[in-house]
Amino acid sequence: MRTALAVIDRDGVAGLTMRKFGAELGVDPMAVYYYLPDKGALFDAVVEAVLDEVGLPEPAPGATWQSVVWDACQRLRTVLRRHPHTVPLIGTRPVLTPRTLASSDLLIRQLVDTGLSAPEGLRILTCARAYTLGHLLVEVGVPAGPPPEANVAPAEVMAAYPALAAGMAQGYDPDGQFDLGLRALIDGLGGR
Amino acid sequence: MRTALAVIDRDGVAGLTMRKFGAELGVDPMAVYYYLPDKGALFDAVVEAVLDEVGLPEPAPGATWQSVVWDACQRLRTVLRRHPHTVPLIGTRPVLTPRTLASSDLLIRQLVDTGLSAPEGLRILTCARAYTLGHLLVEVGVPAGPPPEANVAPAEVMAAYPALAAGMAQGYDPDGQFDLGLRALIDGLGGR
DNA sequence: ACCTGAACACCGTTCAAGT
DNA sequence: ACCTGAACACCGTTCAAGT
Repeated sequence: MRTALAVIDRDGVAGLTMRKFGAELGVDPMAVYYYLPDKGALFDAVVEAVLDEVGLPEPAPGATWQSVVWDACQRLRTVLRRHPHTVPLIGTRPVLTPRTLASSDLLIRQLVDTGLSAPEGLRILTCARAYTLGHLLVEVGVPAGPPPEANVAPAEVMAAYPALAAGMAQGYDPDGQFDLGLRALIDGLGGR
Repeated sequence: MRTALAVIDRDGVAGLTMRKFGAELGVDPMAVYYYLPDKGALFDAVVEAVLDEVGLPEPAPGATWQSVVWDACQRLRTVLRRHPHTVPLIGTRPVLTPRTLASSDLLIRQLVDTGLSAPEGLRILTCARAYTLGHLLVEVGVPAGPPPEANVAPAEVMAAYPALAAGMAQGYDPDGQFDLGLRALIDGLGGR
């Protein structure tokens, strides 16, 4: 799976081919089918490898639910920025293996330890995870298929959209932008 | 593009094939290349068609920035729920055509009219859009490649993850879950 | 038990050719 | 100007066969 993930990091999801995967392993491409039923299973295995890299939250004695959620989302973001092509995969393929279930279970347990109910904890986690994945999707999202030719609108085009241009004048700081929204989301969830 | 979108709705993004697209139009598959340079351009055209369906915000005289953002996200969600397969496309392909730029520009102008600065408005929009797309991705996200075989963990498996099981006991209400997070995000952004 | 190789039904894209 | 059809270099997957 390290090999598969490396291929995706290099060539994108569409670039991970059963045939290329076999070749990369120095094996007949069809040998893969002895271990995996189909390409979906390969994707799921990659997703699990990435989630493994995210790892488990450390037990923090003085933690609040705010800090637990904040840390979990920052950890997820850090790892997914190393594997940008996998973001749509992570958001899209529900992997229900012991390791991923145990990770969610531990997070909820930590939230319950801070005083939340389990359903409250799950709802809050779901919100924060959605925001984190969505931000990553638009931030590092790699286009499906061939990329568009012009990625940035030239200045004379933007002149026709003054409000948008004024909004973009200060530049774009991905980390600051992400933190702003996560902070706001957690703050707002406090008044639940 | 209505045809292309209909094929995606029916067969998924991977199911939209240059050859099938041509056949659906009753034309030689290669005729498409007279109008579009490659498959990426076809995706971009589909994205634009979906964003057109989202349409423009109505001018609301008594609007607050909160109501403008809320309405824009709800409109986006409503349309994307009709076209679930396009969610990763929307999040991932930046389409910089006059129609989509005009739409962003109008939204920011509405936000500025409520007293925000243009950069503030853009930051808030970016947060809300990320949350909306992320929620849609995990909510309606259609797996890339063949779907996993078992989609729901059986009860006896969940017994090993009591906190998670307790969190899921009340069931999952997508609309309520989405509204909760959007409300919280907007509330939290108020303290900026 | 684990791997190979041929085969089938597909892809996106190019290019010369038709009307 | 607009469309066709053959061709090329790929895909995922099946299946019989090898060791």
